[in-house]
Amino acid sequence: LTAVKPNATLQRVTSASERRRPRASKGEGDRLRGEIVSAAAALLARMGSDEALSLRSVARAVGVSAPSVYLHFADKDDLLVAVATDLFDDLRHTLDAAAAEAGEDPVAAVLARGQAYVAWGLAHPGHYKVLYEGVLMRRLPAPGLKAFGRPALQAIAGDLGRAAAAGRLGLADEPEELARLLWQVVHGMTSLRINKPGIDWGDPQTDVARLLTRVLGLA
Amino acid sequence: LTAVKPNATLQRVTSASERRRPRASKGEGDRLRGEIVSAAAALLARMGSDEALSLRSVARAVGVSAPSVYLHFADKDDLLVAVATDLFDDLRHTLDAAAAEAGEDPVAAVLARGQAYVAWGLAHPGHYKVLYEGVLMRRLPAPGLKAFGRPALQAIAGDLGRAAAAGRLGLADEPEELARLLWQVVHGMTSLRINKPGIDWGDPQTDVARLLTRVLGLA
DNA sequence: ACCTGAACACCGTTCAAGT
DNA sequence: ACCTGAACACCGTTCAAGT
Repeated sequence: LTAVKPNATLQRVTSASERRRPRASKGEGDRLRGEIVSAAAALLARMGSDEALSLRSVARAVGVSAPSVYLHFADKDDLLVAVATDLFDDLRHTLDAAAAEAGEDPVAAVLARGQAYVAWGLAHPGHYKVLYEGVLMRRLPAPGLKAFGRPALQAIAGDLGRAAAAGRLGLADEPEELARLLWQVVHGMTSLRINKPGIDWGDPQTDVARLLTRVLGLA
Repeated sequence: LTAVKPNATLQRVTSASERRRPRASKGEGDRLRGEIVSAAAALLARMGSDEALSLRSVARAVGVSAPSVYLHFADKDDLLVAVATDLFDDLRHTLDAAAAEAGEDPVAAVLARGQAYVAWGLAHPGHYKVLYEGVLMRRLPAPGLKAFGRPALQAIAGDLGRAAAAGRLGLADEPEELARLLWQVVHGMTSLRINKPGIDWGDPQTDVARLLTRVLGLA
């Protein structure tokens, strides 16, 4: 009978119709914390806005009272930071995996990171908006920057440095400066496609290849 | 005595300490509407988010009861659309003026539009976020697109077509496609500088010039 | 014709209290 | 140790009522 509704555990987290969850015993506090974070992440994916997410709806989805959230998080911002940290981790691992799969060539690695970045954003538009356009990120001491931004920029700058040393770039720009330019380009592609879906933007992979080769001065 | 407080009318619109405004007589309904729109615009500039703006705070700023807003707007979304329309108008006029000042040369006109776009966004970050990252714009039948996006893209595509006919571009891309690429680039520059202010992005005008010349294949 | 007070269901957060 | 009900000040929106 339970097999009639597949993916029941996932539904339990996200469904607002869930009413109660059984009282936890002593050591189970951390399990509730995890359930709150993943329920918040699921709701944020749908809403695409940290402001639209209500702490009470997260509590309802988990099947717990609203004040229970405060047992694990200082306030709503604190919960959002926890979710954002997980999301930045996922994005970083995705980019690193794409670069590793691209092999030894530094130019191929940079292109692979650009492709993976845009693909992640378009696959998770709500999460992308929370990380890059949410109110939280402007108010806080940039937790995502230390956790994601700096290493991501340095990885690309490192590849670009090697590419320049091998005479692969047609330009004399600093690698760090080029990395920032590339980030702005792929962010523009991703953000505008998410926020203005009414326009026929064309294939994102094609645009990444076109823009990055031109900005880097590649043959 | 009145000269002691300069710009008093503007303060009256934006200050939350204003309590009451005198009752309007018969024909003055439209004046209230205008005051509501400009008060909302002033608050949006500070908040940078359509969700964060509360209709009740707009009413307080104008010195009127919350239900009075409904005499002129169907709901909060309707008010936001009115504000966004004004902002898109302002942006469009700014870009047209910049292109006109650049003179006859189509390449110079495109560069001037790009420079003006980024400059407007960085000068009005809160308004830029409302127009390009707000929840409203994804939910509605894209009012900003017909009012701003299409003509703006066509103006740039027209200039690019003339530039291509004169042999000024180093690439064979369609003008419309190039215009969309440029929009994504300048949006990325603007949005990332607004949302990630902790990074040293460098001079925006320099970056616009660098990116546009490379993407267009200019000498 | 123009505007408001009171009410409803929501929200984030706190705090005393229950198991 | 883990969790909740009730309360507070906010919010968008409605509606009957006042000038």
